[in-house]
Amino acid sequence: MPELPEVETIRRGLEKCIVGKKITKVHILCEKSFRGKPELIEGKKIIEIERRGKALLLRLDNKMTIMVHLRMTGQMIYDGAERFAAGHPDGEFIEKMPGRFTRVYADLDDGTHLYFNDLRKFGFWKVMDELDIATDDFLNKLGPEPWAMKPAEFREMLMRHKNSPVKAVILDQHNIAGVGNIYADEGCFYAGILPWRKCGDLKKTESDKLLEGLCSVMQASIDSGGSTMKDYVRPDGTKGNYLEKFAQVFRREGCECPRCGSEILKTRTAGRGTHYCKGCQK
DNA sequence: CTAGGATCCTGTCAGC
DNA sequence: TGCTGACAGGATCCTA
Repeated sequence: MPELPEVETIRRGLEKCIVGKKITKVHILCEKSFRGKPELIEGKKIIEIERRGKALLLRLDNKMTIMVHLRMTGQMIYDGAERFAAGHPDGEFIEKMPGRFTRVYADLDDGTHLYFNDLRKFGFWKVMDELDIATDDFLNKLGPEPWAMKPAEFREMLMRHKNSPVKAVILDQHNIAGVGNIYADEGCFYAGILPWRKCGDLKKTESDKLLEGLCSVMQASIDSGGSTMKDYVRPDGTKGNYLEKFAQVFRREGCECPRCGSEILKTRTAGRGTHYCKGCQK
């Protein structure tokens, strides 16, 4: 469920507590959740944590990388002097590690642990060498980070998909990195655009506003520690508060639009639940 | 090439 | 209470 801001929040949190530590042992509780050879990362030190789109890259001192993708329900939990949880704020999940949904975990050389929980098993850890990274389809075909895009470039991208719904296009990681269901809806709301409009119909002012909206909405979320609702908790264990504080339409069906007072509605677009204001999105 | 739908999994919740 | 189907903050694979 984590989208770019949540993954970035996890990256920042983990950076503070696992960089410089050595992975002494990897425990694989679900084969599906771990790709590659665990022995290639055991005994190796974590030297850097990067993020590309919604993927986390743990760089090791032997030039190997662990790519972590949380997909829908993945969580990273660091259990040390302080406990870090990035996921289901379920009491039981926070309390005992490994827990019911722990799929993979690593022992670190200072006696602390890094856990990967993932209810639906869509996420994974993947051990990659330099060649794997250089040839990886997901990484290579990933679109630019939103703030790296210029308005003209964003518009050209939209116009390459002029017959597709705006929401489907911004959700596609090949076009722009990191946008997920929350921020797609919030970005469209910000820009006053109905999510199912065809990209080709957008005026220049609208596409500009959409990019501006995606950037500002995601930046605000990063600044507030990521969103939460049900499944996301910040690395320090506290819940992010983006949805409570800033979400205007996401999971707010039936509420009044904060901008025009009309009702927020929910429908389906691009195969996903889609929230919008019937009054001020055109 | 694009576009839409099924699919991977497991749990929760609404509606009989 | 118990069952059933819909749905879930993602991405890929398959088909047309």
